[in-house]
Order: sequence, then structure tokens, then C-alpha cells
Amino acid sequence: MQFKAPKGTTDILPDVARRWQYLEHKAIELFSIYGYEPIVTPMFEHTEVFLRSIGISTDIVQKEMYTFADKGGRSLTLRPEGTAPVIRAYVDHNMNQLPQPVKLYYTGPMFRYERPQAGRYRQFWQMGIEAIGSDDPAIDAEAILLMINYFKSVGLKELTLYINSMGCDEDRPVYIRLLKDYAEENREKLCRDCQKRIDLNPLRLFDCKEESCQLVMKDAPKIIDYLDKECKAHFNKVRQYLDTQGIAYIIKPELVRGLDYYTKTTFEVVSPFLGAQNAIGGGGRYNKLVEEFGGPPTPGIGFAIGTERLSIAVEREGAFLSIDNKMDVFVAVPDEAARSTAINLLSALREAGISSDLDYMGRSLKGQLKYADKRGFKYTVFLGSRELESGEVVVKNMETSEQLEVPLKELVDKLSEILGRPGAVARVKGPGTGVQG
RNA sequence: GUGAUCGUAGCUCAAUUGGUUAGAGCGUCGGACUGUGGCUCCGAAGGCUGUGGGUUCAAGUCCCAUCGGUCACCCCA
Repeated sequence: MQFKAPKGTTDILPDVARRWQYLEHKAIELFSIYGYEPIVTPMFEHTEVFLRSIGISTDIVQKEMYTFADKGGRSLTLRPEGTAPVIRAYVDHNMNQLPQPVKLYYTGPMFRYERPQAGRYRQFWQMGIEAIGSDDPAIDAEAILLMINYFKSVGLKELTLYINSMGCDEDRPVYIRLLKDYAEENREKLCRDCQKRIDLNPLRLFDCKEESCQLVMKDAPKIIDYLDKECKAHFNKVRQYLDTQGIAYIIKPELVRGLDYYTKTTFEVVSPFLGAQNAIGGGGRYNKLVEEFGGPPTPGIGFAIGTERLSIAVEREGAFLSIDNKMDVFVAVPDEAARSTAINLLSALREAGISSDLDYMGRSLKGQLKYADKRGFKYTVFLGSRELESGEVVVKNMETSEQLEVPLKELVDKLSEILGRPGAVARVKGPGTGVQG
């Protein structure tokens, strides 16, 4: 083995890739039902895009970005998250001219230079939505509801939803001052790290695991209590909508998302089936972000779901059991004479939407059967010189070993019937219908 | 960026106090009388023991470095 995938990256092999596809299909389906449309943005952006939006002092910008210079001397950065690029595109394409709100979803890889850990990779996948243009608390609730409903739809049951409000430009500075003052008064009771946090990022003081720090912070002022009238009303509305919808949540005043652009509502969903990195989805409102990119004052809200973390959580809850990946028909060819007929048959089967394959390894008939067994085909069709002569082929049910003879001419129709598939003609649809059989 | 722990065939693991051609199970491939799988039996392929130094008569086994995995911290999906 000469090469391995770079540190913190991994190959997604078929078994897992299949589950990811399933999760993505379900997400796209539900996002669409909620009115979201797909958008695909570049995997890298001008570094400035992330500096501006995520915030200079955040960990992401400070130590986690994959930044490089291209041959033209531009500073580019592999996207560490999905919101900033989408907002950049919103402004870039004057989407404020579209009917508001603009609701978009994306899926794809993100990149962060960190030490790998359970549930954390340098290249990781997210599925996210952004609703841009509305400050209605109902859309905050809708976003949260969508995330929760999605998790439920893929079989997750044990979830905890945390919500918080980060306030806005009006009330946050006032609160931060109060918090700093409080921390300053208790400086000597805090650990070394926390003493540094007082100036760097006082909101993080709440995260410390040190018992002494937690004791101090227990009585610290909480942002929730210092929201201004408007933010408070907004937050209460969100809660009210969630209550009405029967969504359980825990208000977590210390929930501070590590990106500077959040305002008002923030939220996060954690699963007990993961390790230390237990957040499978998180998001919040960002009412200043569009302006930051040079657009008109425009509110927005969104969330992102971590695909691999979700996949692990779903697997541990045993919800992947029903994915059927069996092939339909194996065409066994006893002798070379029938091979070209078999290849034609294969084409016909595939055109009819019947998944099928044959042997390309020069195996004996017995070997072909073994292969068909291991790959898990539902049926095996025998097509040799004997069948060529009689015009009847043998169809074997690989589970029950039952065999029946079917005229070669009727085989495709017969198999479609047995497999419960619509006929070849019925399944052919015009382009662009987006309908899957 | 910090810490802990690990690194032998595709996978899971063996290899007496350092001592001759590094083993097993599973998997892969082939075979067990001529056109049929799942069980059983037989056989084959597949490892410069992560890499590079060092100690020693001798290293998979000891030491150092490096790379990588795993887990945790920081922080996040």
C-alpha cells in the first residue's frame, strides 16, 4: 500500500456511501417540500469571504482554514462552512430582486484543518439550508422544525434540541460589557484559559469544564436576561411557535455558536450516540451578514447538518436495516457459444430497468453461480447453447432454488412481472420530469 | 496547536525472557468426474512486521525520530 488518503480524510466505501446517498435523498426530498431550492457554490472562495463573515477572532479563521495562493497570486480558501458562500452568491446575483424570502439548500464537502477525532474530519460533508430575506420568527421555528423532522424521518429518536438567542447589535454590546465586568470581578477564581477568554471571547467563559469556573459562571449574567425589547419578543415568538408545534427544546444560555455572524436565534441538536463531538446539526439567524457582503440590509437564517455524524447516529440507532442493495438478475453463461446472445439479453434487461450483470472473469458455470450468490442476486438466468436451441431459458430463484423455463422472447416481460416492475414501455419517461420509477 | 494510546497479510488477531524460512481465522481465487450457488473438504495467491535511523552476534519484539490511526482538549457539523 503506497498511498493513503490524507490525514483527516477518508474514502467512503460502498456500504457507507449507500447510506449517505439515502440520507441525502431524504434531505433533498424534505427540503423541497419546505420550499427550498438547490444551489451549488464553488468549493473554494476568496479568503476574504470567510474572514469577513465568520470573524477574524474565531477558531475557524484563526487556525482551521485551508488557505492557499493560486498561480495568479490570489488568496483562496477551501470553504470551511456553507453559509458564507451562499450569502456571497445571494449578493453576487442580486437575489434580493427575487421574491423574498429566498430559500436555498446545499450539500457537499467542507474543509477545516483540525486534529481528527471521532466525528471530526478535515473534509466533512454538510447538508444545509438558508432562508434569506425574512426576520419573521415563524421562519426560525420553521427551520428548527425542518431539521427536527428530517432527523425523525431518517429514524432518529433520541435527540436534544438546544436553543438560545444571541441578541443583536443593540443589546449584545451592553451584555458583553456586563459579562466582562462580572468576570473581571471574579478573575482570580477563574482558570488560566478563562482569564484569557475574558478579553478574547467572553461568551466562551460558559463552556469551561473546570468546576471552579462553572461555579463562578453559574451566577454570571445570561444573555437571555439582557435581550432588548425586540430580540426578547422575537425569541418568545420562536418559542411560542415551537411550543405550538409540540417541539421539545432546552434553552441553553451558554449556547454560543463559534461564528461571529449569528444574531438572535441560535440552535443545535445533539445525539447521545456520538462521542465528544455530538452535535449533528446547528444553525441560527444572521441578520447582518448580507450587508457584510455589500448587499442591502437583509435578515436570514439557516442551519447545517453534519452528514457523517448523522450517519453514525442513525446507524447506532439501527435505522439503516432496510436498505435493499440486491441485484435483480445474473445471466449465467455455461458456454462461449451463447455469450453474445447473453450480452444482448443483458442490454434488454437493463433497458427495462432490471439491474443485471454477467461474468467477466472467465469463471466456470459453478464459479458463476458462486459469484451470483455472493453478490446477492435475486435471480439467475441460464443461457447456453442448449437454451439457444430450444428458445427456452431457465430462470432460478436464488433464495428458494426454484427453477422455471421461460421463452427467451418473453423473458424481459416475465422478469419485469416477477420483480414487480413496470414494463419497459411504461417506465420510459420524457426528460426533465424528475420522476423516478 | 496540546495530551494519551496504538501501528504485523484485504479484515480481525498470533508470534515463548530479543534467537533460525513471521502464523491462524475470515475474505479472495481455484479444485472435489463432464451445465447450477449457499454446507463441508482440499489447495493457492497475498506481509522488505507504517517509514527512517540506532543498540545487539541477532529485532516484529529494545531506544530515538517521523508518518499515520484512534480518543480527548480547544472548537465545531
